[in-house]
Amino acid sequence: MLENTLKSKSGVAHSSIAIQAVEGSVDMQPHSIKVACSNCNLRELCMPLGLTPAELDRIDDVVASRRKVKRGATLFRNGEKFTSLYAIRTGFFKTCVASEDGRDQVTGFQMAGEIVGLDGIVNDHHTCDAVALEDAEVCVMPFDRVEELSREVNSLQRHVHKIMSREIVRENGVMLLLGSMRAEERLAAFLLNLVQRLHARGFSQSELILRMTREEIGSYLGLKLETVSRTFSKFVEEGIVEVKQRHVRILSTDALKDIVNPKVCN
Amino acid sequence: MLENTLKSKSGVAHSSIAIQAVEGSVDMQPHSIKVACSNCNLRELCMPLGLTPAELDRIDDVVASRRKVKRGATLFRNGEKFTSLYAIRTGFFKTCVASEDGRDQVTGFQMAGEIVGLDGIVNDHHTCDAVALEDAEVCVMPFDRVEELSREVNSLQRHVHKIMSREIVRENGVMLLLGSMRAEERLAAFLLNLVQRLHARGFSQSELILRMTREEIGSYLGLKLETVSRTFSKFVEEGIVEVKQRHVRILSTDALKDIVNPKVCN
DNA sequence: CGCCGCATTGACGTTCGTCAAGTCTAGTGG
DNA sequence: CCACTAGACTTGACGAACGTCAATGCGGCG
Repeated sequence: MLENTLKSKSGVAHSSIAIQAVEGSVDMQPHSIKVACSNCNLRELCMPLGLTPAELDRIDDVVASRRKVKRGATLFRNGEKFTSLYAIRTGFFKTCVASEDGRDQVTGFQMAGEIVGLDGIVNDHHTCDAVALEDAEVCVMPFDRVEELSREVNSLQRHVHKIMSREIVRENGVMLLLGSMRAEERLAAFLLNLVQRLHARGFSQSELILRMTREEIGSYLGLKLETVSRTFSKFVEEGIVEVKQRHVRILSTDALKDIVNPKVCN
Repeated sequence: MLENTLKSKSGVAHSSIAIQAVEGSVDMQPHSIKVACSNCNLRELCMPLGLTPAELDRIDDVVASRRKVKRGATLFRNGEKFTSLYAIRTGFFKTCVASEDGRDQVTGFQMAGEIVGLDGIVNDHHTCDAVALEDAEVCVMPFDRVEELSREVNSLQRHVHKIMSREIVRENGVMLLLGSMRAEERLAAFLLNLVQRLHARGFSQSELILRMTREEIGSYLGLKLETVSRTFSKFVEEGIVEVKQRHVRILSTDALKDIVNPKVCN
C-alpha cells in the first residue's frame, strides 16, 4: 500500500497512512462520505481551538466535500477561478508560481493540516499551481461559506486571519533564506523546518522521507539540483545526516542549527 | 519643506507633498485632528470600493488615530505586541526581518495607501520591523476594531481578506525573483514594480526618486550594494535609464520588460 | 571648509551554475 | 525471474556571476 516500506515504528511513516489508520479506528464506516470537522483528528491543526460545542457544530458546515488528488495531478492551477480553500487531509503538495517565460519557482510544500488556496482570494483567480506530490485528499472549503461563517463565529474569523498572517510570516522567512543564505544554510534550514513540521504531526524528529525531487527542493531553495545533491553529500561526509535517496536521517540536529545560525564564539 | 527639489510638474514628486496638497484643498481646517476615511483621498487605495453611505460612516470607525513617524524611526519592531494595522498616509517605509545571527533582509517597501502590520496577527507580536525611510504619517487601525467591523460590513471583511491575500501573492512574486532571476532581471523588475505603483498614485511612469539606499535595494533583491550599483551603471551604459544618485529616469520601459522577461524570438 | 554617509569602480576570490558522464532504483515487459 | 528502460540522483571539470575588499568620488550638512 503506497510506497512506505520504512520502519513505521521509528515514527518515520507516510503521513497518509498514519492518519488513515487513526481515522479508521475512529470512524468505523469504511467508506463514509460524511464530512465532519468536529471529529476529524486534524482539527487541532486546521481549526481553531476552544470552540463551544455549538460553534463546533457550525464549523462542520465550512467543509462542503472532500476531493482526492492523484500524485502528479493539480488541485488548482494558475489562472483557474478561485472558489475554495483546501485543507489537506492526507498527502503532500507543492505550490509553484511561473514567470511568463517559463521559469518556475516552488513557493512552498504543504502537508496534512495545512491550508492551500489563499493566493486566489485577491483576484478571484489562482496565481499559482498546487500539485500533489503523492496521492492526497483535501477538504474543500468554499470561501464564501468561510466568510459567512466567520462573521458569526469570532474564533473562526480570528483563525482565518491567523492562517493568512502565518503564511505571510512564513514567506518572510523564505525571503530571508533566499536573499541572504548560502547553499548549506538553505538546505539545513529546509531540513529543520520539514522535520519540525513532521514532528508536530507525530513523526520522528530525526528521520524523514522527502516527497519531492532534488530539483523541486532546488527550486524552492533557489538552487540547482546539482547543488542540492552536492550539499547533501557534504552533510553526509560531515556526519550530520544519512541520506539514501529520499530517506533522510538527521544525526545531529545541533549541527544543522549551527549551520543555519552560526554561533559567534564560545 | 522636505527634500523634494525635483520638478513636480513632470509628476515626479514626493508622494507626501502631492497628497497633502490635495488634502489641503479638501479639508480647510489646517490642523484638523479629525480622522475620517470617508473623505480621505487615499480611500480608493486602502478601503473597499462601492460602499453605501451608511457603511462609509461606519468605516470611519476603524481608524482610531494618526501617528507620525520620523525618518529613520520605527513604526513597530520585531517582538513588539501587535495591536493595530497601519495604513500609510504619507511617506515611505521598509519592512525587514532579521535572522538570529544578525543578517537582515528587507521584505518590502511600502508607500501611501498600503497596509503594514499584517505579520503581527498570527502570534500577537510583530515579526519584523517597519522603518520609515522618510517622514511619514499612518492611520492606526486597532485590529480588534477591524475584526469587529468586518463582521458587520461584508465588503470590509472581503477587503481585509484581499489585502492579506495580495500580500501573499506579492511575496510569491518576490520568491520567484529571489529564487530564479539574475541581478539585472531583479533590478529591472524592481524598477518596473516601483514605477508602476507610483504611477497608480498619479506620478510619472518614467521618473522616480528612490527613497532607499543601494544597500536596502540590495537587501530586498538578495544582492550586495556593489552589485546593485554596478547593475545601475550597466543600465545607464545601455541607455535604458538615467541615474543621478537616487533620481532615476527610465528611458525605455520596454527594454526593462525585456530584461525581466526575455522574449524567445520574433 | 571639512566631515560623513552614500555611491561608484576596480581587482580578485568564492560560490554556485553549466555541461557532461555515469550510477542507482523502480517499474515494465518479455 | 531477469533484462531493459526511464527518471532521479551523484559526481567531476570548468566557467560565469556575484561577493569581498579596497580605493576613490560625490553631495549634503554642521
